[in-house]
Amino acid sequence: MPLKQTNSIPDIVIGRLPLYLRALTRLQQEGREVTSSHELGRKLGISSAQIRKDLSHFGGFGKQGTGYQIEYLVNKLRTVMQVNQEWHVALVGAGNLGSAILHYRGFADRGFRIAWVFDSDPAKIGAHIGGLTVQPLEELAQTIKENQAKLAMIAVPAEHAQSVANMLVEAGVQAILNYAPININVPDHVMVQYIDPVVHLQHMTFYLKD
Amino acid sequence: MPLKQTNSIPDIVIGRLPLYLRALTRLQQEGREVTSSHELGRKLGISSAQIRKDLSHFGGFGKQGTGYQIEYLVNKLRTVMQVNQEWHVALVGAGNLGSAILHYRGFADRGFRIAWVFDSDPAKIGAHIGGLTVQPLEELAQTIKENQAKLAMIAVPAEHAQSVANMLVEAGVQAILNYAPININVPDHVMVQYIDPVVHLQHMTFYLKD
DNA sequence: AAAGGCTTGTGTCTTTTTTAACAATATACA
DNA sequence: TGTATATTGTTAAAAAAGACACAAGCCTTT
Repeated sequence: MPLKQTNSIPDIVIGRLPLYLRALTRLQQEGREVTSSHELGRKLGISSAQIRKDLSHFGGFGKQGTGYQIEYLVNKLRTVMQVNQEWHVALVGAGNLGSAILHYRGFADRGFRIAWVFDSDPAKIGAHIGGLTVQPLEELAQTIKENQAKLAMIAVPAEHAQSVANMLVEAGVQAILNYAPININVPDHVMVQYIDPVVHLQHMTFYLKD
Repeated sequence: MPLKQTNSIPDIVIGRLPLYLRALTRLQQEGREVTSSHELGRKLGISSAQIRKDLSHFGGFGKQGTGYQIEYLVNKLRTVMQVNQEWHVALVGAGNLGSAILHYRGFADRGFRIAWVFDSDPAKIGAHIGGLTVQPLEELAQTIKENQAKLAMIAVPAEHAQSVANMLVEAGVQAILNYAPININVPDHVMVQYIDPVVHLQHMTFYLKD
Protein backbone atom coordinates (compact mmCIF):
# COMPACT_ATOMS: atom_id res chain seq x y z
CA MET A 1 0.00 0.00 0.00
CA PRO A 2 2.55 2.60 0.89
CA LEU A 3 5.32 0.76 -0.77
CA LYS A 4 7.24 1.21 -3.92
CA GLN A 5 10.13 -0.68 -5.40
CA THR A 6 13.22 1.40 -4.68
CA ASN A 7 14.72 -2.07 -4.86
CA SER A 8 17.36 -1.85 -2.24
CA ILE A 9 15.95 -0.27 0.89
CA PRO A 10 13.06 -2.10 2.55
CA ASP A 11 9.92 -0.10 3.14
CA ILE A 12 9.92 -1.14 6.76
CA VAL A 13 13.19 0.72 7.17
CA ILE A 14 11.76 3.83 5.55
CA GLY A 15 8.88 3.65 8.00
CA ARG A 16 11.26 3.92 10.93
CA LEU A 17 13.12 6.95 9.66
CA PRO A 18 10.42 9.40 10.76
CA LEU A 19 10.61 7.95 14.25
CA TYR A 20 14.34 8.45 14.34
CA LEU A 21 13.92 11.99 13.11
CA ARG A 22 11.28 12.71 15.72
CA ALA A 23 13.40 11.42 18.57
CA LEU A 24 16.48 13.22 17.30
CA THR A 25 14.79 16.60 16.97
CA ARG A 26 13.53 16.20 20.50
CA LEU A 27 17.04 15.52 21.76
CA GLN A 28 18.07 18.61 19.85
CA GLN A 29 15.38 20.65 21.56
CA GLU A 30 16.77 19.42 24.84
CA GLY A 31 20.10 20.91 23.89
CA ARG A 32 21.90 17.64 23.21
CA GLU A 33 24.52 17.54 20.46
CA VAL A 34 25.56 13.92 20.29
CA THR A 35 23.79 10.61 20.76
CA SER A 36 24.38 6.93 20.17
CA SER A 37 22.47 4.07 18.66
CA HIS A 38 22.07 2.69 22.16
CA GLU A 39 20.48 5.84 23.54
CA LEU A 40 18.22 6.23 20.54
CA GLY A 41 17.25 2.59 20.76
CA ARG A 42 16.37 2.88 24.41
CA LYS A 43 14.14 5.86 23.72
CA LEU A 44 12.38 4.15 20.84
CA GLY A 45 12.23 0.61 22.14
CA ILE A 46 14.31 -0.59 19.20
CA SER A 47 17.59 -2.45 19.31
CA SER A 48 20.74 -0.44 18.72
CA ALA A 49 21.80 -2.89 16.03
CA GLN A 50 18.66 -2.19 14.10
CA ILE A 51 19.20 1.53 14.23
CA ARG A 52 22.77 1.25 13.04
CA LYS A 53 21.74 -1.07 10.27
CA ASP A 54 18.87 1.13 9.16
CA LEU A 55 21.04 4.22 9.05
CA SER A 56 23.83 2.41 7.26
CA HIS A 57 21.58 2.03 4.25
CA PHE A 58 22.09 5.71 3.60
CA GLY A 59 25.73 6.10 4.48
CA GLY A 60 28.00 6.24 7.49
CA PHE A 61 26.54 9.00 9.56
CA GLY A 62 28.24 8.19 12.84
CA LYS A 63 31.72 8.08 14.25
CA GLN A 64 33.17 5.08 16.03
CA GLY A 65 33.70 5.61 19.71
CA THR A 66 31.66 8.81 19.65
CA GLY A 67 28.23 8.20 18.16
CA TYR A 68 26.11 10.46 16.00
CA GLN A 69 26.26 14.23 15.72
CA ILE A 70 22.58 15.00 16.13
CA GLU A 71 22.34 18.08 13.95
CA TYR A 72 24.26 16.38 11.16
CA LEU A 73 22.13 13.24 11.34
CA VAL A 74 18.90 15.24 11.43
CA ASN A 75 19.92 17.06 8.29
CA LYS A 76 20.86 13.85 6.56
CA LEU A 77 17.58 12.19 7.49
CA ARG A 78 15.59 15.21 6.38
CA THR A 79 17.32 15.06 3.03
CA VAL A 80 16.78 11.35 2.65
CA MET A 81 13.09 11.68 3.48
CA GLN A 82 12.74 14.82 1.38
CA VAL A 83 11.36 16.79 4.27
CA ASN A 84 14.00 19.48 4.01
CA GLN A 85 11.39 21.44 2.09
CA GLU A 86 7.85 22.55 2.74
CA TRP A 87 5.12 20.32 1.35
CA HIS A 88 1.72 21.68 0.46
CA VAL A 89 -1.11 19.37 1.32
CA ALA A 90 -4.71 19.31 0.16
CA LEU A 91 -7.38 18.44 2.69
CA VAL A 92 -10.75 17.06 1.72
CA GLY A 93 -13.45 17.33 4.35
CA ALA A 94 -14.17 20.34 6.55
CA GLY A 95 -16.32 18.70 9.19
CA ASN A 96 -15.29 18.03 12.76
CA LEU A 97 -12.26 16.04 11.79
CA GLY A 98 -11.21 18.33 8.96
CA SER A 99 -11.46 21.37 11.22
CA ALA A 100 -9.41 19.67 13.88
CA ILE A 101 -6.74 18.85 11.32
CA LEU A 102 -6.72 22.45 10.14
CA HIS A 103 -6.23 23.70 13.67
CA TYR A 104 -3.49 21.27 14.54
CA ARG A 105 -0.13 23.03 14.66
CA GLY A 106 1.89 19.84 14.33
CA PHE A 107 1.74 19.76 10.55
CA ALA A 108 3.16 23.19 9.83
CA ASP A 109 5.74 22.76 12.57
CA ARG A 110 7.20 19.84 10.72
CA GLY A 111 7.01 21.09 7.18
CA PHE A 112 3.54 20.17 5.99
CA ARG A 113 1.39 23.14 5.15
CA ILE A 114 -2.25 22.50 4.54
CA ALA A 115 -2.79 24.76 1.61
CA TRP A 116 -6.31 23.95 0.39
CA VAL A 117 -9.44 22.54 1.92
CA PHE A 118 -12.45 21.18 0.07
CA ASP A 119 -15.95 20.14 1.06
CA SER A 120 -19.14 19.27 -0.74
CA ASP A 121 -21.46 20.79 1.84
CA PRO A 122 -22.79 24.16 0.62
CA ALA A 123 -23.11 25.22 4.25
CA LYS A 124 -19.36 24.87 4.70
CA ILE A 125 -18.13 26.22 1.39
CA GLY A 126 -16.74 29.70 1.75
CA ALA A 127 -16.22 29.33 5.47
CA HIS A 128 -12.87 30.39 6.90
CA ILE A 129 -11.14 27.76 8.97
CA GLY A 130 -7.62 28.03 10.25
CA GLY A 131 -6.77 30.74 7.77
CA LEU A 132 -8.16 28.91 4.77
CA THR A 133 -11.35 29.25 2.79
CA VAL A 134 -13.31 26.08 2.21
CA GLN A 135 -13.55 25.42 -1.52
CA PRO A 136 -16.25 23.43 -3.27
CA LEU A 137 -15.33 19.90 -4.21
CA GLU A 138 -15.82 20.84 -7.84
CA GLU A 139 -12.67 22.93 -7.71
CA LEU A 140 -10.55 20.09 -6.40
CA ALA A 141 -9.25 18.79 -9.71
CA GLN A 142 -8.29 22.15 -11.09
CA THR A 143 -6.68 23.43 -7.91
CA ILE A 144 -4.61 20.31 -7.46
CA LYS A 145 -3.52 20.22 -11.06
CA GLU A 146 -2.65 23.90 -11.19
CA ASN A 147 -0.55 23.65 -8.06
CA GLN A 148 0.77 20.18 -8.78
CA ALA A 149 -0.09 19.08 -5.27
CA LYS A 150 1.33 15.66 -4.51
CA LEU A 151 -0.09 15.09 -1.05
CA ALA A 152 -3.66 14.96 0.20
CA MET A 153 -5.58 14.01 3.31
CA ILE A 154 -9.05 12.54 3.35
CA ALA A 155 -11.30 13.48 6.24
CA VAL A 156 -14.75 12.66 4.95
CA PRO A 157 -17.24 9.97 6.04
CA ALA A 158 -16.27 6.43 5.07
CA GLU A 159 -19.00 6.27 2.43
CA HIS A 160 -17.39 9.05 0.44
CA ALA A 161 -13.75 8.19 0.91
CA GLN A 162 -13.41 6.09 -2.21
CA SER A 163 -14.95 8.62 -4.54
CA VAL A 164 -12.81 11.37 -3.05
CA ALA A 165 -9.77 9.17 -3.50
CA ASN A 166 -10.70 8.66 -7.12
CA MET A 167 -10.89 12.40 -7.65
CA LEU A 168 -7.54 12.92 -5.98
CA VAL A 169 -5.85 10.23 -8.03
CA GLU A 170 -7.38 11.57 -11.20
CA ALA A 171 -6.06 15.02 -10.33
CA GLY A 172 -2.54 13.66 -9.94
CA VAL A 173 -2.09 13.24 -6.20
CA GLN A 174 0.57 10.66 -5.42
CA ALA A 175 0.20 10.13 -1.69
CA ILE A 176 -2.93 10.04 0.43
CA LEU A 177 -3.34 10.06 4.17
CA ASN A 178 -6.76 8.61 4.82
CA TYR A 179 -8.52 9.38 8.09
CA ALA A 180 -11.73 7.64 7.00
CA PRO A 181 -12.06 4.21 8.61
CA ILE A 182 -12.18 2.32 5.35
CA ASN A 183 -9.70 0.86 2.91
CA ILE A 184 -9.52 2.61 -0.40
CA ASN A 185 -8.31 1.26 -3.70
CA VAL A 186 -5.90 3.26 -5.77
CA PRO A 187 -3.52 2.56 -8.66
CA ASP A 188 -0.14 1.08 -7.84
CA HIS A 189 1.72 4.33 -8.23
CA VAL A 190 -0.33 6.04 -5.53
CA MET A 191 0.55 5.54 -1.87
CA VAL A 192 -2.00 5.41 0.90
CA GLN A 193 -1.51 5.53 4.64
CA TYR A 194 -4.25 5.20 7.21
CA ILE A 195 -5.06 6.86 10.49
CA ASP A 196 -7.68 5.03 12.49
CA PRO A 197 -7.37 5.30 16.24
CA VAL A 198 -9.91 2.56 16.82
CA VAL A 199 -7.65 0.10 15.04
CA HIS A 200 -4.96 0.85 17.60
CA LEU A 201 -7.33 0.54 20.51
CA GLN A 202 -8.61 -2.79 19.25
CA HIS A 203 -5.07 -3.99 18.79
CA MET A 204 -4.51 -3.38 22.47
CA THR A 205 -7.76 -4.68 23.90
CA PHE A 206 -6.83 -8.10 22.55
CA TYR A 207 -4.19 -8.29 25.25
CA LEU A 208 -6.17 -6.85 28.12
CA LYS A 209 -6.99 -9.23 30.91
CA ASP A 210 -10.68 -9.19 31.79
CA MET B 1 5.95 -1.63 22.37
CA PRO B 2 2.41 -2.81 22.06
CA LEU B 3 3.39 -6.38 22.32
CA LYS B 4 3.05 -8.99 24.92
CA GLN B 5 4.03 -12.62 24.97
CA THR B 6 0.87 -14.58 24.33
CA ASN B 7 3.49 -16.94 23.01
CA SER B 8 1.72 -18.46 20.11
CA ILE B 9 0.05 -15.76 18.07
CA PRO B 10 2.37 -13.14 16.59
CA ASP B 11 1.56 -9.54 17.45
CA ILE B 12 1.67 -8.64 13.78
CA VAL B 13 -1.29 -10.96 13.27
CA ILE B 14 -3.21 -9.32 16.09
CA GLY B 15 -2.55 -5.99 14.47
CA ARG B 16 -4.33 -7.09 11.32
CA LEU B 17 -7.46 -8.33 13.03
CA PRO B 18 -8.94 -4.84 13.43
CA LEU B 19 -8.47 -4.30 9.71
CA TYR B 20 -10.31 -7.50 8.94
CA LEU B 21 -13.08 -6.51 11.30
CA ARG B 22 -13.35 -3.09 9.74
CA ALA B 23 -13.62 -4.45 6.22
CA LEU B 24 -16.09 -7.11 7.28
CA THR B 25 -18.43 -4.74 9.05
CA ARG B 26 -18.43 -2.59 5.98
CA LEU B 27 -19.39 -5.54 3.81
CA GLN B 28 -22.11 -6.20 6.33
CA GLN B 29 -23.38 -2.64 6.01
CA GLU B 30 -23.53 -3.18 2.29
CA GLY B 31 -25.85 -6.07 2.89
CA ARG B 32 -23.41 -8.83 2.07
CA GLU B 33 -23.64 -12.11 3.96
CA VAL B 34 -20.72 -14.14 2.71
CA THR B 35 -17.19 -13.33 1.62
CA SER B 36 -13.94 -15.10 0.80
CA SER B 37 -10.30 -14.68 1.70
CA HIS B 38 -9.73 -13.57 -1.88
CA GLU B 39 -12.30 -10.81 -1.77
CA LEU B 40 -11.14 -9.64 1.62
CA GLY B 41 -7.56 -9.72 0.48
CA ARG B 42 -8.33 -7.66 -2.57
CA LYS B 43 -10.03 -5.04 -0.47
CA LEU B 44 -7.19 -4.87 2.00
CA GLY B 45 -4.24 -5.32 -0.29
CA ILE B 46 -3.23 -8.49 1.52
CA SER B 47 -2.77 -11.96 0.07
CA SER B 48 -5.62 -14.38 0.55
CA ALA B 49 -3.23 -16.93 2.01
CA GLN B 50 -2.24 -14.52 4.71
CA ILE B 51 -5.81 -13.87 5.67
CA ARG B 52 -6.61 -17.56 5.85
CA LYS B 53 -3.51 -18.20 7.89
CA ASP B 54 -4.19 -15.34 10.27
CA LEU B 55 -7.75 -16.45 10.88
CA SER B 56 -6.72 -20.08 11.30
CA HIS B 57 -4.87 -19.11 14.47
CA PHE B 58 -8.22 -18.74 16.13
CA GLY B 59 -10.09 -21.64 14.61
CA GLY B 60 -11.73 -22.65 11.40
CA PHE B 61 -14.17 -19.89 10.72
CA GLY B 62 -14.80 -20.58 7.07
CA LYS B 63 -16.30 -23.28 4.95
CA GLN B 64 -14.57 -24.88 2.01
CA GLY B 65 -16.08 -24.01 -1.31
CA THR B 66 -18.19 -21.29 0.27
CA GLY B 67 -16.06 -18.84 2.18
CA TYR B 68 -16.82 -17.00 5.39
CA GLN B 69 -20.21 -16.18 6.84
CA ILE B 70 -19.66 -12.49 7.55
CA GLU B 71 -21.84 -12.12 10.61
CA TYR B 72 -20.38 -15.22 12.18
CA LEU B 73 -16.81 -14.12 11.49
CA VAL B 74 -17.46 -10.62 12.77
CA ASN B 75 -18.75 -12.04 16.03
CA LYS B 76 -15.79 -14.35 16.35
CA LEU B 77 -13.32 -11.58 15.70
CA ARG B 78 -15.05 -9.28 18.15
CA THR B 79 -14.79 -11.96 20.78
CA VAL B 80 -11.16 -12.65 20.06
CA MET B 81 -10.30 -8.97 20.24
CA GLN B 82 -12.51 -8.45 23.25
CA VAL B 83 -14.44 -5.71 21.54
CA ASN B 84 -17.78 -7.40 22.07
CA GLN B 85 -18.17 -5.12 25.05
CA GLU B 86 -18.03 -1.39 25.61
CA TRP B 87 -14.72 -0.01 26.78
CA HIS B 88 -14.50 3.16 28.83
CA VAL B 89 -11.57 5.33 27.92
CA ALA B 90 -9.95 8.19 29.79
CA LEU B 91 -8.75 11.16 27.79
CA VAL B 92 -6.05 13.52 29.00
CA GLY B 93 -5.92 16.88 27.29
CA ALA B 94 -8.86 19.08 26.39
CA GLY B 95 -7.19 21.42 23.92
CA ASN B 96 -7.77 21.46 20.20
CA LEU B 97 -6.86 17.84 19.77
CA GLY B 98 -8.68 16.62 22.86
CA SER B 99 -11.84 18.45 21.82
CA ALA B 100 -11.66 16.95 18.36
CA ILE B 101 -11.33 13.49 19.85
CA LEU B 102 -14.31 14.12 22.08
CA HIS B 103 -16.43 15.18 19.14
CA TYR B 104 -15.41 12.28 16.93
CA ARG B 105 -18.26 9.79 16.65
CA GLY B 106 -16.07 6.96 15.46
CA PHE B 107 -15.07 5.86 18.93
CA ALA B 108 -18.52 5.32 20.38
CA ASP B 109 -19.70 3.75 17.15
CA ARG B 110 -17.19 1.00 17.55
CA GLY B 111 -17.43 0.39 21.26
CA PHE B 112 -15.05 2.88 22.82
CA ARG B 113 -16.76 5.37 25.06
CA ILE B 114 -14.71 8.28 26.22
CA ALA B 115 -15.89 8.47 29.78
CA TRP B 116 -13.62 11.02 31.41
CA VAL B 117 -11.52 13.94 30.27
CA PHE B 118 -8.78 15.68 32.23
CA ASP B 119 -6.79 18.85 31.78
CA SER B 120 -4.44 20.92 33.88
CA ASP B 121 -5.54 24.28 32.52
CA PRO B 122 -7.83 26.05 35.02
CA ALA B 123 -9.49 27.80 32.09
CA LYS B 124 -10.64 24.46 30.73
CA ILE B 125 -11.56 22.68 33.92
CA GLY B 126 -15.31 22.52 34.40
CA ALA B 127 -16.00 23.15 30.73
CA HIS B 128 -18.50 20.88 29.02
CA ILE B 129 -17.23 19.24 25.86
CA GLY B 130 -19.04 16.57 23.97
CA GLY B 131 -21.24 15.75 26.93
CA LEU B 132 -18.40 15.50 29.43
CA THR B 133 -17.10 17.84 32.08
CA VAL B 134 -13.39 18.53 32.03
CA GLN B 135 -11.87 17.36 35.30
CA PRO B 136 -8.69 18.67 36.87
CA LEU B 137 -5.61 16.52 36.40
CA GLU B 138 -5.47 16.08 40.15
CA GLU B 139 -8.54 13.87 39.98
CA LEU B 140 -7.04 11.58 37.37
CA ALA B 141 -5.60 8.96 39.71
CA GLN B 142 -8.67 8.60 41.83
CA THR B 143 -11.13 8.54 38.96
CA ILE B 144 -9.17 5.92 37.07
CA LYS B 145 -8.67 3.75 40.11
CA GLU B 146 -12.28 3.97 41.20
CA ASN B 147 -13.53 3.00 37.79
CA GLN B 148 -10.72 0.61 37.03
CA ALA B 149 -10.19 2.21 33.66
CA LYS B 150 -7.79 0.21 31.54
CA LEU B 151 -7.54 2.43 28.49
CA ALA B 152 -6.40 6.02 28.12
CA MET B 153 -5.55 8.48 25.39
CA ILE B 154 -2.96 11.22 25.67
CA ALA B 155 -3.64 14.46 23.81
CA VAL B 156 -1.34 16.91 25.53
CA PRO B 157 1.74 18.74 24.22
CA ALA B 158 4.80 16.55 23.75
CA GLU B 159 6.55 18.11 26.73
CA HIS B 160 3.90 16.82 29.10
CA ALA B 161 3.22 13.44 27.57
CA GLN B 162 5.72 11.51 29.68
CA SER B 163 4.51 12.88 32.99
CA VAL B 164 0.91 12.21 32.02
CA ALA B 165 1.89 8.70 31.03
CA ASN B 166 3.51 8.22 34.40
CA MET B 167 0.31 9.28 36.14
CA LEU B 168 -1.77 6.95 34.02
CA VAL B 169 0.51 4.00 34.66
CA GLU B 170 0.58 4.74 38.35
CA ALA B 171 -3.21 4.81 38.36
CA GLY B 172 -3.35 1.37 36.76
CA VAL B 173 -3.98 2.04 33.09
CA GLN B 174 -2.79 -0.83 30.94
CA ALA B 175 -3.03 0.55 27.42
CA ILE B 176 -2.29 4.03 26.14
CA LEU B 177 -3.00 5.63 22.80
CA ASN B 178 -0.57 8.50 22.51
CA TYR B 179 -1.37 11.37 20.17
CA ALA B 180 1.61 13.41 21.33
CA PRO B 181 4.47 13.25 18.83
CA ILE B 182 6.96 11.78 21.23
CA ASN B 183 7.92 8.33 22.44
CA ILE B 184 7.02 7.61 26.00
CA ASN B 185 8.55 5.07 28.35
CA VAL B 186 6.32 2.80 30.33
CA PRO B 187 6.74 -0.47 32.22
CA ASP B 188 6.65 -3.69 30.23
CA HIS B 189 3.13 -4.57 31.23
CA VAL B 190 1.72 -1.36 29.75
CA MET B 191 1.03 -1.13 26.02
CA VAL B 192 1.44 2.03 24.00
CA GLN B 193 0.33 2.83 20.49
CA TYR B 194 1.03 6.04 18.65
CA ILE B 195 -0.92 8.31 16.36
CA ASP B 196 1.26 10.78 14.52
CA PRO B 197 0.04 11.78 11.09
CA VAL B 198 3.31 13.48 10.25
CA VAL B 199 5.11 10.18 10.57
CA HIS B 200 2.87 8.78 7.86
CA LEU B 201 3.36 11.78 5.61
CA GLN B 202 7.12 11.58 5.99
CA HIS B 203 7.02 7.89 5.23
CA MET B 204 5.42 8.75 1.91
CA THR B 205 7.47 11.79 0.94
CA PHE B 206 10.51 9.54 0.85
CA TYR B 207 9.14 7.97 -2.29
CA LEU B 208 7.89 11.10 -4.02
CA LYS B 209 9.70 12.07 -7.18
CA ASP B 210 10.78 15.70 -7.16
C1' DA C 1 -25.21 -39.44 -8.24
C1' DA C 2 -21.32 -37.84 -10.58
C1' DA C 3 -18.64 -34.04 -12.27
C1' DG C 4 -16.88 -29.48 -12.13
C1' DG C 5 -15.82 -25.33 -9.92
C1' DC C 6 -14.67 -22.89 -5.62
C1' DT C 7 -12.51 -22.04 -1.33
C1' DT C 8 -10.65 -23.33 3.07
C1' DG C 9 -6.91 -24.79 6.27
C1' DT C 10 -2.27 -26.20 6.53
C1' DG C 11 2.38 -28.15 5.70
C1' DT C 12 6.48 -26.57 3.27
C1' DC C 13 9.48 -23.50 1.16
C1' DT C 14 11.21 -18.78 0.37
C1' DT C 15 12.00 -14.32 1.56
C1' DT C 16 12.43 -10.75 4.74
C1' DT C 17 13.67 -8.95 9.03
C1' DT C 18 16.07 -9.01 13.27
C1' DT C 19 19.66 -10.20 16.35
C1' DA C 20 24.32 -11.21 17.50
C1' DA C 21 29.10 -10.56 17.21
C1' DC C 22 33.25 -8.28 16.21
C1' DA C 23 37.04 -5.73 13.83
C1' DA C 24 38.06 -1.03 13.33
C1' DT C 25 38.43 3.34 15.18
C1' DA C 26 37.80 7.30 18.33
C1' DT C 27 38.25 9.44 22.91
C1' DA C 28 39.78 10.02 27.66
C1' DC C 29 43.13 9.73 30.83
C1' DA C 30 46.78 7.70 33.53
C1' DT D 1 52.61 7.39 24.96
C1' DG D 2 49.87 3.56 25.98
C1' DT D 3 45.76 1.48 27.95
C1' DA D 4 40.94 1.20 28.82
C1' DT D 5 36.43 2.28 27.30
C1' DA D 6 32.95 3.37 24.01
C1' DT D 7 30.68 3.05 19.65
C1' DT D 8 30.23 2.40 14.76
C1' DG D 9 29.44 -0.28 10.33
C1' DT D 10 29.08 -4.80 8.65
C1' DT D 11 29.07 -9.71 8.13
C1' DA D 12 27.00 -13.91 9.35
C1' DA D 13 23.42 -16.48 11.81
C1' DA D 14 18.82 -16.82 13.61
C1' DA D 15 14.14 -15.87 13.71
C1' DA D 16 9.98 -14.30 11.84
C1' DA D 17 6.86 -13.46 8.30
C1' DG D 18 4.94 -14.36 3.98
C1' DA D 19 3.97 -17.00 -0.35
C1' DC D 20 3.00 -21.26 -2.39
C1' DA D 21 0.66 -25.36 -3.28
C1' DC D 22 -2.64 -28.76 -2.61
C1' DA D 23 -5.68 -32.23 -0.36
C1' DA D 24 -10.14 -32.04 1.48
C1' DG D 25 -14.67 -30.51 1.53
C1' DC D 26 -18.78 -27.93 -0.02
C1' DC D 27 -22.10 -26.52 -3.49
C1' DT D 28 -24.27 -26.41 -7.99
C1' DT D 29 -25.52 -28.41 -12.06
C1' DT D 30 -26.24 -31.86 -15.17
